[in-house]
Amino acid sequence: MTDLHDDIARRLRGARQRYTPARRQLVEVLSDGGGPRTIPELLDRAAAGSQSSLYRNLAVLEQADVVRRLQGAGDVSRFELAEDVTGHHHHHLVCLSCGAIDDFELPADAEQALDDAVAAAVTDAGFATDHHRFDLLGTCHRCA
Amino acid sequence: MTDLHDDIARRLRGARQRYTPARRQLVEVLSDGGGPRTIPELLDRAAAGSQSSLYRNLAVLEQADVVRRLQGAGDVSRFELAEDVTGHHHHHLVCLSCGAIDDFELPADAEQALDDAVAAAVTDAGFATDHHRFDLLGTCHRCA
DNA sequence: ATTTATGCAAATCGTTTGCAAACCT
DNA sequence: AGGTTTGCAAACGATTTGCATAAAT
Repeated sequence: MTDLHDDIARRLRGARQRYTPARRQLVEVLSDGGGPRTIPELLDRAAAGSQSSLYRNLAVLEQADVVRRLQGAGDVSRFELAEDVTGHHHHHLVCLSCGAIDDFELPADAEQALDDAVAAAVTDAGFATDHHRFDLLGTCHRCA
Repeated sequence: MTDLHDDIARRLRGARQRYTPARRQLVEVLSDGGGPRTIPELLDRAAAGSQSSLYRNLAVLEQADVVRRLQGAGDVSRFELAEDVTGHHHHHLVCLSCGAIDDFELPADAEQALDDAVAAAVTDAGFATDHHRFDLLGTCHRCA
């Protein structure tokens, strides 16, 4: 826990940004294992100040590679801690019915095989891959 | 070509929708191999009536599984013909710099292995997968 | 004649921004 | 003090919708 905050504080310092109480609280909520969160959810659970500050803090954290923004089913953005920070590479189960997003992981060998196949397929296109996004869209167990 | 329109007309009929000239023209533009298109691009190239009609026609075509809407780098939606219609399963190269989206394909065996790994990983989560979305985000050859 | 599609303008919704006050160092 | 973060309200931009007209069956 502490090392998480230390790590984040370091990253923010590197981006010449401060680790304010509001930002710390935001990270707390995002790290509680509840998966990617929407703005309304964060406003509820974090009581982290006003909506505009929330957007701005998320932008700051995103620039510092602490938070990643992702889009789910509709137009609502969701935010999660970046894999740089958590150390967990994972993918997403996006429920088309309720919009919830859960995490899932692929076995390491499958992940590796995928990366290899992708690298081979993309090299000749002259595309420089930064990261990938692999989501399953469907119906979650709650909405089944 | 003709069979494409026939197929689409059939699908629209099945959804109790008409294959109007504007919708036909829209399909023409989407099928010219230029990749997923934005609303402004479609307005330019299609001259397919007003913006609101364009949105509405895309919605109709999406409901009939003729068109798929996808989100690229930022907040702009892009539209492409559905794989049901084209018969080509593919993925996307999303350029974080210019927002362009190109298609790429994975070798059939890699695609199969991926599907298998995913199925195994997701079964126990009680998630019913409808389809997946696999994108590479990075820098395209134009922006390199 | 009845239903459906169109165009325009106004409304919506998530997100961003301007500005003055509060905060930290 | 000097630069930063906050909160509020206003601005924004992509998308959606209400309504009257035009087109299709």
